[in-house]
Amino acid sequence: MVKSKNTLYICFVESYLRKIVKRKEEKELSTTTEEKIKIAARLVFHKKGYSATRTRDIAEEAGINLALLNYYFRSKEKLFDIIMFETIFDFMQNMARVLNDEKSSLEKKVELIASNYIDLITKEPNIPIFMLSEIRNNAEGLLEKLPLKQSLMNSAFFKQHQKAVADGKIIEPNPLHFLMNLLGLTIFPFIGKPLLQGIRGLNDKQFNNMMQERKKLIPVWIKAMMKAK
Amino acid sequence: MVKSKNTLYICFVESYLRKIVKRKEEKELSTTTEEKIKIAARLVFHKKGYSATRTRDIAEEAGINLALLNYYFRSKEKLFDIIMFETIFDFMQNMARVLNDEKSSLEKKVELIASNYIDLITKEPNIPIFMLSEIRNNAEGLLEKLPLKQSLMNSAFFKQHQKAVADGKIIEPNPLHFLMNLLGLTIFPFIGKPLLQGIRGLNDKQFNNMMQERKKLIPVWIKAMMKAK
DNA sequence: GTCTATAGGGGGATAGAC
DNA sequence: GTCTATCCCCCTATAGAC
Repeated sequence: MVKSKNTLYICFVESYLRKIVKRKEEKELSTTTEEKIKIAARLVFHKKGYSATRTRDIAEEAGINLALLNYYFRSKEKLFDIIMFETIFDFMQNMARVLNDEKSSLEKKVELIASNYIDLITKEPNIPIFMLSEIRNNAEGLLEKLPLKQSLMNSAFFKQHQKAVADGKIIEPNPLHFLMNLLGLTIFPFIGKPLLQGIRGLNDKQFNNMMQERKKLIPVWIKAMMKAK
Repeated sequence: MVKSKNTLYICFVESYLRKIVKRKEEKELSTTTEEKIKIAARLVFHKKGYSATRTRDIAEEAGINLALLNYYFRSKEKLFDIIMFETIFDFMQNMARVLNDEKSSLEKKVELIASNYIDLITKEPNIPIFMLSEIRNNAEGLLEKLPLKQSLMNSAFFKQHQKAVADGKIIEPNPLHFLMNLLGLTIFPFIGKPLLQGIRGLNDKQFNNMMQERKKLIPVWIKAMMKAK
């Protein structure tokens, strides 16, 4: 019972293969073997995490021979590190791009973060849990390597927040509460989805509709929260 | 690099052992072997998840022989299922108890959920990611088994929410948005902790202080959000 | 109930043919 | 570059002594 969720997995694989076939038909794609392995690895690692993933799963998913995985990437661990780095980097870069923009207002930033992440995670719903559980397990150091940290710490977002506090437009002075709130409202529903679906019957379509609603709701809510005392 | 976080792990084990020793000294405790294994299993499974946990880790943590684990629990999987069930059950029961209470107001429920979960997760910070990633991996069916689902669906919380909407006290009519917001504001900071610590240097003590602040802030924020449009 | 020793199998990695 | 066959370690589980 614990390790087998085959039906779900097969379903997932099939839908993925359909996509590949489709893209090939459209002649958009003639992926190299190396790219095929990376795409498959990303998929499987994101879904199962490092330990539960077998290199055989990745090979099968990629439609290649197991030996090729080691030929291109030396080891499971090296392949994982690449996927992990790219995943975190993409995720953080998106945030950094928005938060560093001097031109956009704080309100606009909230809108963009909510909207971007809801779209991104709707497409790849496994990313948050994958990232956060694997960071905890084995890649604490990886975050330090990202060049994004410095730019985020001194980002336009923090300056704008500070100014808004000084102007009395925001009550709570700690900008981390602001970020926790924004990310919590945006990302948590995806992470807690099985729990929430357990509490109230809720199918995937209804869930996705709610997430789309939240793109507009979150900015309104954040605005109200920040003035509350 | 990926699999070794030994220093952190050893530190964790040591602090745990100190607690055990202390409790023994205080004569509060003469745990049976079975209980010792369960306590250790809970600790290790919560920290590493099912796949990354070796039965040897659990045996070592419990200070017992590896064979005893199988003697008492037949298999790693059976032991895991017990821990998983108890973890989810405790977590959900806490919520159910609060949400089902006919006597407490909606405001009081928000206060209690925030306060209870912040205390609970501060004590056992691995619970949220453990639960949510293992549910995703292999225990989707487990949620269905919990008798709590029915009682939650018809809980006082949902009735009170409906009434508040009818009275115009709450704008957003979907109670799941309300729950997502409450749980997101309460639980997400713990899950996103490494990320948030990456964005701004923040030590554990500062983090815990922020969480204590949030016990009071979340009810205020929720109140403001629900009236916003 | 608790231990030692070991069976048995799974999974990462590689040798070597093509 | 790609495949087949295989090595070998590690981990779960059990047999059997005490």
